[in-house]
Amino acid sequence: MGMASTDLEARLRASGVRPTAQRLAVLGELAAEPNDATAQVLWQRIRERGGRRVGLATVYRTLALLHEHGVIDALSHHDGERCYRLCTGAHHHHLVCESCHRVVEVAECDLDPWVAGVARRHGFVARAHQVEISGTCASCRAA
Amino acid sequence: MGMASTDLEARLRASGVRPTAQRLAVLGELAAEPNDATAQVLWQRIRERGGRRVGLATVYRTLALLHEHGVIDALSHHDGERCYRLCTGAHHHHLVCESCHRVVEVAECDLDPWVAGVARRHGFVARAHQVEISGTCASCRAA
DNA sequence: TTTAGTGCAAAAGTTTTGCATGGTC
DNA sequence: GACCATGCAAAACTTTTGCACTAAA
Repeated sequence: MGMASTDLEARLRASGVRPTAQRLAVLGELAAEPNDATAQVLWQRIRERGGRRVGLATVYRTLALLHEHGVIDALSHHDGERCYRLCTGAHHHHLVCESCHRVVEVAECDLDPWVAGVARRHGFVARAHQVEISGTCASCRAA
Repeated sequence: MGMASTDLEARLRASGVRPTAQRLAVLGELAAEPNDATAQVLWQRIRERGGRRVGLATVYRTLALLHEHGVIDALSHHDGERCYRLCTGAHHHHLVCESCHRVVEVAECDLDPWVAGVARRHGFVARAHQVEISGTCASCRAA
């Protein structure tokens, strides 16, 4: 399930981010989280895990940095907190459950022609697009 | 573009929200905003407009109340602030220029079948979706 | 040696809450 | 009068920043 720490390290290196112990701790915690997590939550988990001591400010700085370098995604916030999530490199979209905040990655995307057409009609040239679908997942609907 | 204040009043009444002067001020300000706005921004505009004095806490309370009653939508946060928008039922997406940051609203959207299908295939029931296309606009390309 | 990264504490910003007051039914 | 809504100020929280210190190239 988890990603070997050497993988994470390689991932940072490949993105031009120096893989310090603190950054690996943050990224490792994020890799262990199937959904999304906030800076505060990640910080608490790292601290509970009791390994190396990481400052809260460093967690914030690291998340911002990783996001800038495209290593992690930033999602819509639920409660006034920003959420981050480790993502696969391939183009994908997000399905977010409004009730339990579960996030599912959706690989299927045949929107490129539509996107290009919409952009052209407004004088734009599209470079990227992002879709976020919110709704309720099966288990929340059952409850 | 503005909505008559009697319309807004009726809208509140219909939703079971008592139409006080402050709530109408907040809602009126939101009706004048084509995009989305934060509590802080709305508060400042009301205060600049110089009419009735409205407390910041009231703006927050009003937005939360209106959202609960489905009168307004809460959108993803922009920078750690929550954004609200009047529900028009008119669904649109955003085209953002990466160079000049201009935002253009795109009304055309025939994505509902696609969105519903994607959601269903993952056990979700979709309620809303948001598309953001980034690229370069015509004038930036010319420059 | 030079630079980038970090911890800590303080600051900045946003949202919420407590409480007395004012307005409505 | 009973109750809901409001203003103001304080509190709670999230996030950013300044600065001295440490680790690394």
